[in-house]
Amino acid sequence: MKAAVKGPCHEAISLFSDMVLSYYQQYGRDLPWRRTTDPYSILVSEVMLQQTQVERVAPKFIFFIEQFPTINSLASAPLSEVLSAWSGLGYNRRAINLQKAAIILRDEYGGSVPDNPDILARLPGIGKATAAAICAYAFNMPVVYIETNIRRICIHYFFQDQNDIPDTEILPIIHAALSPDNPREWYSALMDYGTYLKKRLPNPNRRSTHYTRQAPFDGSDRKIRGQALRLLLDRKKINKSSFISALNASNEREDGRIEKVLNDLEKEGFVREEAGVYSIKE
DNA sequence: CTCCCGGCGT
DNA sequence: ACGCCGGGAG
Repeated sequence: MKAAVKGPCHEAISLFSDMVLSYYQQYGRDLPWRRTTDPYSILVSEVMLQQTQVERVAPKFIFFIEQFPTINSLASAPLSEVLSAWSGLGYNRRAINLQKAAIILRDEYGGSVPDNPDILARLPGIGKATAAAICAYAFNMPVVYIETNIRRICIHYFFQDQNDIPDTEILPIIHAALSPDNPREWYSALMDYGTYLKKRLPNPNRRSTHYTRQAPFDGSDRKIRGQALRLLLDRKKINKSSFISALNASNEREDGRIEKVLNDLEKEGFVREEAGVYSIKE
């Protein structure tokens, strides 16, 4: 015997959609990446939005697209220019991966973005969520995916008194709520409604199985990495000892740790070291 | 101080 | 399954 069907009924879903869409019609945001459907621009915006809040991404996105308006221009740019344009967004590996993705698209996909989530998700720095988002916003495809805003809304409305909610329980709701007519608009509406909820509720995502608290930034390797990269973008070339002492000045002399950070940056393709002199790779 | 974000290496 | 990755807002 099959278990009783779980989840909200059709009417509940329908009321939910109406509420989200009517919020969007009244308060929907005018964002730079909503003024285009150019797949490359959408891809860039989605990678930026993986890690950084909308308000911080918006001006960086405009600047980035002006500087690198096409896949080819990004693919052939010097890494230092890409990292400079990225500076301030954080998680700088994304910038490296974004350029790698552009090179793959140029060399293997005729310089265009494929309208296929499985192919997109194989590009560096693009996982299932970003791949689906690109398909929704650039190609208006009725894909089903979950990210933090969607998760927050669904948990708040459909899992009122539950804890430890896995995404597998949320996805059927997203599927049921998705109107095949205009997925682009629907997902935009979800983003704006999710942001609205975030401002007026304690974060419902804490009740997701996926929720984890982040380690403090102060005193972390991430902070040193950020400083190292800025220093290098600023000074072009630095010899090892002055590099280390510059970083030590603000990080409590832990030589081994600074060296490890520099090594990691080198291994990850940010940095080149030649005869004791560091510079941005390429 | 607390919070946030998806991808990926391990 | 878990922890790393940047930087800014509150």
